[in-house]
Amino acid sequence: MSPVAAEPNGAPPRRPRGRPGHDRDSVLRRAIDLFNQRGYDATSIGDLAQDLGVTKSAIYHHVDSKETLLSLALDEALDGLSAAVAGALEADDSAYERLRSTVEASVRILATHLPAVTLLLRVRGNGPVEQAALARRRLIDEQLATLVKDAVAEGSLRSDTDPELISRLVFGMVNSLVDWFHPGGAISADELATTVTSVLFDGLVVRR
Amino acid sequence: MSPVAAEPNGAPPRRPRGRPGHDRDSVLRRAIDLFNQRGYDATSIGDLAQDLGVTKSAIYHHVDSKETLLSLALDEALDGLSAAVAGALEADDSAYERLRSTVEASVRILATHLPAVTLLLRVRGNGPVEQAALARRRLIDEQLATLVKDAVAEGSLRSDTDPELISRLVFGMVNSLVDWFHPGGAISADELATTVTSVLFDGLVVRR
DNA sequence: CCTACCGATCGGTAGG
DNA sequence: CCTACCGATCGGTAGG
Repeated sequence: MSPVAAEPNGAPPRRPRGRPGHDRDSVLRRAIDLFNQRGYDATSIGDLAQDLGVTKSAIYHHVDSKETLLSLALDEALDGLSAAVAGALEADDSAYERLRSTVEASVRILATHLPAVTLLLRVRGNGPVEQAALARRRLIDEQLATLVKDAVAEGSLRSDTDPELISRLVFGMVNSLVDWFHPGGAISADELATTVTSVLFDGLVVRR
Repeated sequence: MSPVAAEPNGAPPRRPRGRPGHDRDSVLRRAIDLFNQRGYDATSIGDLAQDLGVTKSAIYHHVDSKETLLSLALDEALDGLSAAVAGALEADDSAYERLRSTVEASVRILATHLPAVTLLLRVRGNGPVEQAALARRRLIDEQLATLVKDAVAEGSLRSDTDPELISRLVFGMVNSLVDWFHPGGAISADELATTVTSVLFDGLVVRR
């Protein structure tokens, strides 16, 4: 017999006790937004509580430290980017095509997880949580650099420039999207992904 | 007669009174570095004082607020970038060539005033000083967008992509340099400027 | 017995 | 350039 008392079977889960309130994820979403607006250090739990219309203590009901919020956000971004890169890497294709789809997939992740990725890209390594995130990010960057190197070796990309530098420039352009892109604006995530990829690989200049 | 007491004529300026200590500019340089390392809000005047080996009050001898340090730094970056753009804009040349030299000049300013430009690019608009800097930055961005638009209209750049978007991508790549470039490292500011410009305008891909 | 939350306050530290 | 402080606010926790 169920330990839960009589409930009409199949009924949607109700909120039996307590206030309507927030859950862990909605607290996290607001926290990420505030961290991005004012910076992590400049955002107090009190600010977050005020924004959500609850007390500070209510925040600590959902999450046990401010750093946990940061950690959850950075993991979201890193998990998304890792998956995107891993997916594009394992394709049975030329290095050029794998690089091209990695760029496109990265832009998509960046656009769909924009707040979390924005936070990740602003992390400077203060404290253990940020340092762990930077370490994971470095691993991804190394995979990207290797992919670029393969594309150069294959003869697809110009060989007069250090592959490491090319990689930094390419993903520098990709990452700069967080500074202005707004989902739901004039340009969609799909358009953005294909346009950025084309500008990088098909070029900017009209050739005669 | 000079108010300063007897000093052998032609001697290099000595430090007549007080401790050896720092001057306003050396305080500013350290402040910019710390702001970039930990973030402006996370850096206290106490941190800066400790780093310089003086007390907090000693800082306030050279500058009358933490915001003043921020303001001086942001003006340095904005003055440099404005001058670079203005110089390249007034050349009697095609829009394409003016854009190309603007990109190159921007990279040079970014490399030579790296700490100040880094700080500028991380400003989020908290407080009046940051908002004023963002306003000045927007003016520069508008000049850049106009220049890209002219180059598209002239037929030099691809016309299937919004000039505004092209401008954001181009200067997104340029600005991303602050995330990894270190003066005095393996690559010089000159090399960086020509390589970034070439990657953007000559393309990444080997064409047959 | 649970989820969701409150009013008040802790020991320390911020910019000035 | 220092000692001695201020008003306020920080992240986090108590009992209910």
